[in-house]
Amino acid sequence: MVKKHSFSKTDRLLNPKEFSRTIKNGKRFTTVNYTVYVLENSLCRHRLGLAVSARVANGPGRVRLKRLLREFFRLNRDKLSSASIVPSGKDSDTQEEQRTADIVISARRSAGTDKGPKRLFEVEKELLGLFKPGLI
RNA sequence: GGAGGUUGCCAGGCGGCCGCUUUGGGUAUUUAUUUACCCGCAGAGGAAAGUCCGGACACCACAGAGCAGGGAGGUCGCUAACGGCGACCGGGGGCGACCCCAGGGAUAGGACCACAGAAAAGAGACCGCCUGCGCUUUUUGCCUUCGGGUUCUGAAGCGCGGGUAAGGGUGAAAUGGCGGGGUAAGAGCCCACCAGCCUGCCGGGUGACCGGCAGGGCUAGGCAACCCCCUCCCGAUGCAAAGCCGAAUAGGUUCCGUUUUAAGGGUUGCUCGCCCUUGUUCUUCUCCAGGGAAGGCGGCGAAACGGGUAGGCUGCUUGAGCGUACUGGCAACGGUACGCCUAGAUGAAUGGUCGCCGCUUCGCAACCGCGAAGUUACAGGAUCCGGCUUACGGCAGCCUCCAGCA
RNA sequence: GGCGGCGUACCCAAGUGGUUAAGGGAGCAGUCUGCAAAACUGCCAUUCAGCGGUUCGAAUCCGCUCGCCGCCU
Repeated sequence: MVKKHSFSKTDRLLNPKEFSRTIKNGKRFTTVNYTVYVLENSLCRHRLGLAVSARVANGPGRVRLKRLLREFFRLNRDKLSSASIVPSGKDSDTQEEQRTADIVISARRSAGTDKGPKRLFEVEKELLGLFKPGLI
């Protein structure tokens, strides 16, 4: 049996090529604290990449931000439904199979300041609001 | 109670659930220690930081010595080593507890010391003071034949010399201070005392140095975080070091097969073709004047080999290690015995959430207690150690000064 | 991770122990002009990234910190 909420290396973007491809060709969404890039893949699983620049915060701050974002991805992966990733409202709703994507979440400057998240529910509040309107 | 000084310690704890990394075992799976799951063990710091020093380790270079270059700098010790640490000496700061010092040499030599000032470093010089000579003026004398005269006396000025370093608005810094004698004027020129320097001797200390006695002559500015001298130390590069394995594509070498003129330019929308240039106008044999055969060159295809890229593995964590007891030493630190194993990640692991306890603040209360909020500062290993420096929250012990009460 | 370099006005910068820290551009004010441009004149650094030390004296020499940039792949 496969654990429901596991998060191993196969669920991550691991080399610079994958990152730059997603950022260059993917669709982009922005919120107050993050910029999210999404690109469809054919792997039957979502993959996550995190980009937190040294300008955002110091060492512990960056690591904590990544941990929060990773935790968000791990616990809410099933809620990131396939349809949310479809670029526009084309008539492709006949497909039944799950569509998956590579997702890069890049932290913006404000994430390191007081506006940034301190608890997990703050991240969920901001990013789930982003993915659900994508259903349309 | 307030203000300080110094030394040491902590970096919230426990549990449930969901996850991450290493590793041991098990089950399943696989060509493969490949992947998945289950159980267990372990999982950031005092600064992990800055990369400022010192080592270990790796590789390259290297006979020895010297030069160049870089660094250290009171003494004695500790240490693998150090620019670190300890004790002591000397100097400085503070009422004090205590703190700070790149703290060798300025008679080995060179450079520099702006402005101001007479002068800024071996030199005596400007003003001044004193004095000799000459001249001029003048005064008092003196002489007088009463018109005057001027060797001589005093004063002033000018010129040419001599003596002197007392004094001279300066300056960061000016050749010691005060008193007396002395002199034409002055001067350590002489004397007493004080301060400093040098030399010798005696005593104490491993030593830096300290104390005492005697003598000397006033010659003696600062600056070596300027060059320099003296003593001591240093080969270079750094885990992206270094070693091993090694895909695809292109290229290299060898070999086999096959094919047989090659390169560049022009013409054209493009291809073929044609034309031009360069090179081969390859060697041998044969028939014959153009071909054929073999070899060479070149092209194509296949195989092998080596270099080597992406990538992977090793290096990679047991170490100048930690704890306890005894012990040597004022201490830094060392010795002996016993016990322990304590991160190895790589788009980079230690998290999330809930509960309880602890702590802080606020409110109610003002004895117990109840409620709310927060759980904080600096900050995340990247080959590993020893230091230094910087950032920063809290607690405790000891000590100093001030104030108040008894 | 390791190894180097640089910080002077809003911008580019000279200055390598000694009066009040050159110069150019931009900006501001003025002269000129009907108005502009150009030209000319004037102003603009209480201190050289910050702190400490050496020195009579530091942008300059020394040490520490902060910030920025580059190289090794």
